[in-house]
Amino acid sequence: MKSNKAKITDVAACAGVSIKTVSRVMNREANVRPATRERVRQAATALGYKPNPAARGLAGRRTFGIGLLYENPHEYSYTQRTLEGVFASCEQAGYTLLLRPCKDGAGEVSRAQAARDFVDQTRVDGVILAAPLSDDGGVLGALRASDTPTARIAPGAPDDSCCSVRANDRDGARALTNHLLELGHRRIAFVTGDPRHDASAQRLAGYRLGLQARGIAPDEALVAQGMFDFESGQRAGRALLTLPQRPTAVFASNDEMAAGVVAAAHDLALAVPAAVSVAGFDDSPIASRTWPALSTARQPVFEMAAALTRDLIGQLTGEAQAARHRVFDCPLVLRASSGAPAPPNAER
Amino acid sequence: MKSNKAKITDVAACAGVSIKTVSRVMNREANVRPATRERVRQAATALGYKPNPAARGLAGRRTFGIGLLYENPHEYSYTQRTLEGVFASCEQAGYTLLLRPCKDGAGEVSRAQAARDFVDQTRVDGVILAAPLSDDGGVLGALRASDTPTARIAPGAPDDSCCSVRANDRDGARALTNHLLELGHRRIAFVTGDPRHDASAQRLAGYRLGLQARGIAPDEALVAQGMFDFESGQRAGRALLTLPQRPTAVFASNDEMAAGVVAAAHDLALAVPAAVSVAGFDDSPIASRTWPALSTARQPVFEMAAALTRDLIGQLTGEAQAARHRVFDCPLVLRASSGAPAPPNAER
DNA sequence: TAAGGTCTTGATAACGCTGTCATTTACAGT
DNA sequence: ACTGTAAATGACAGCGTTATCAAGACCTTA
Repeated sequence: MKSNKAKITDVAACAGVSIKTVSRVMNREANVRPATRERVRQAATALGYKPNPAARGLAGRRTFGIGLLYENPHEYSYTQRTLEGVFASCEQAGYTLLLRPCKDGAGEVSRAQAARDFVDQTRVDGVILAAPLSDDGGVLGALRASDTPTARIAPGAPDDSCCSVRANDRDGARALTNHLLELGHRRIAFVTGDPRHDASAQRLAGYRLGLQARGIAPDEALVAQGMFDFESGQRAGRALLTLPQRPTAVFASNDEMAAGVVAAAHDLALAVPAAVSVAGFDDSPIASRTWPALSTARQPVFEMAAALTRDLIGQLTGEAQAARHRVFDCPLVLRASSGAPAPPNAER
Repeated sequence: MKSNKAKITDVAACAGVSIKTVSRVMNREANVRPATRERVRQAATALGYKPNPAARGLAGRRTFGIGLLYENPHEYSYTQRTLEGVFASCEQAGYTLLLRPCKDGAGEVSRAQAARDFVDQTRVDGVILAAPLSDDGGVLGALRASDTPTARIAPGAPDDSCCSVRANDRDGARALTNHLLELGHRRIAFVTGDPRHDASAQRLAGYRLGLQARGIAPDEALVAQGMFDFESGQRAGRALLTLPQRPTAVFASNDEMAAGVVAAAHDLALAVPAAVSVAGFDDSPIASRTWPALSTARQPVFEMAAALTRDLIGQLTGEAQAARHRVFDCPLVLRASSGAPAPPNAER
């Protein structure tokens, strides 16, 4: 049943041209007479011709492959949505997506080694680094040494050698803080994220700016450390909600941790949002699956990944000149987990 | 900074052998004297030689690439864990992982086309099909037509042309039903999954078998249709929990839907598990993130994917003879969402 | 009409590896 | 030592593209 694969010589013979002309048509090169182009196209279609990527790679020193490197995620959906955005742009440009997960927790050396092995083994034309790999010195160095064009998702320090994309974490966090303030909250706690992600610092800064703009003195007792995962959110939530002076709202810097805070509240028999409001960040799937569903700021992950990939491919094909740095806004998504605080006398 | 890539001729010269011998060593072929092998190895290491995959593919008609095809998932973590299992085995065998998401909801024709394009474009040595693609006639046909070895995850009808792997859904569901029965439940509702997945039917069968073994007459009013996603679980949960004769337990055939049932219970002010017990299936991340956390049956997705990939690669390298079909058990994971039913007089 | 461009096209040499098959070497057995 | 067989090695021809560069076709313009 196997269709005997047509090759370029077959198409050339069928169209009555040289293989070079077929090559030109397949690669959309200029300077082919429209009539010739059409003839070749028809021959290719008729024979079901698809260029052999290995031969292309060997002769042309490019693989039309894009690699996505990521660390094992705390939050599956983020990686998955990133991957879908990257894929969408790859598909459109005729590139293939190759994957390389890097085990979470491995040292910087082994991550660098993984990156090196990956490019050696695949010879991808470009690599996309998901956070927190986008700030990993070892990985960045390995990629630079192998001369592989790179693009970074949410890097701490954008750099003109790489395209990058990030969400406007600070403004999003500030807007969410404002939302809670407007509901009437004054004691708003915050759960920070993994310090290796630059977004963590940005979101904390947004929270602080929000409070500051209302003239509320920052209370360090209300800031708890988390790691972007559910467990750490639950721990932080328990700690914050058993404070002598309990906060009336908890803003966790991602949804995963916010879900943990919700669980902690339930454990303590505190109704959400009646006794305590909770907010997250990202608008990941879990945000709409907790009960009550989470108020959050939507991070447009798919769009970010797709745009970044387009930029990277543009750079590979020489269309783009300089590295581009995009910033995406995070619109608020208000759900049931946030509400007005109980009046002081109603607090138990 | 770019290291001028060493090639096979360099290694051959450095080791004082022919390129063919280097090739043999790199490919672990037999019939090379240990001393020679060692000499070549050292030369390769010294020069930092990595075979060029494009040249290898062109000359050897194999790419050392494995493709993973999946439909956009209802549940991100399932895909992600599958992917990690597949990757683990690929890495161990020196294969590269290529990805191809197929948009959910696209027709069978377009899915078949996607599969065809994927193998044409990548020339992967083998393909792994995640459910429900593993039962997609169009995709299967396209793969067969292109003569690409295939392995299937959770196929409805295992077939000796493909390796496959699946969970023992029926026994897992039966065990979970038993667990609820042993707690004292008699009115146990069930939420079915996407009918395109064979697992849906299996889990339903397990539920029925469990009831039957206790001599409980099946009540079709207690079986609601779901689609494996949260929303459909929530809808089904609401319908079941507002039945005149409310069930005391709801068994949803995956965790995502079980989370929906929990939300529905909260919406109706029914305490879980005091007023209604809930159970899911899969032990996906969401199972431990709902409140209360879900009792469920663990599907060992990573291990399943890793084993299947090993089998596929074994087949590619000619080590395996016949297609292998593996079945994995699903041990119960009991959490807080299931408990004894309230005594009849305590029911409101 | 001829000169000087510019667009089109093709012949042929890589690209770096594996497959085939011939050749050399090693090691029994006598 | 001598032959026969098996193990080890090498020469060389592809694999199916793209790149290079030269040549032919076709316009302009003087």
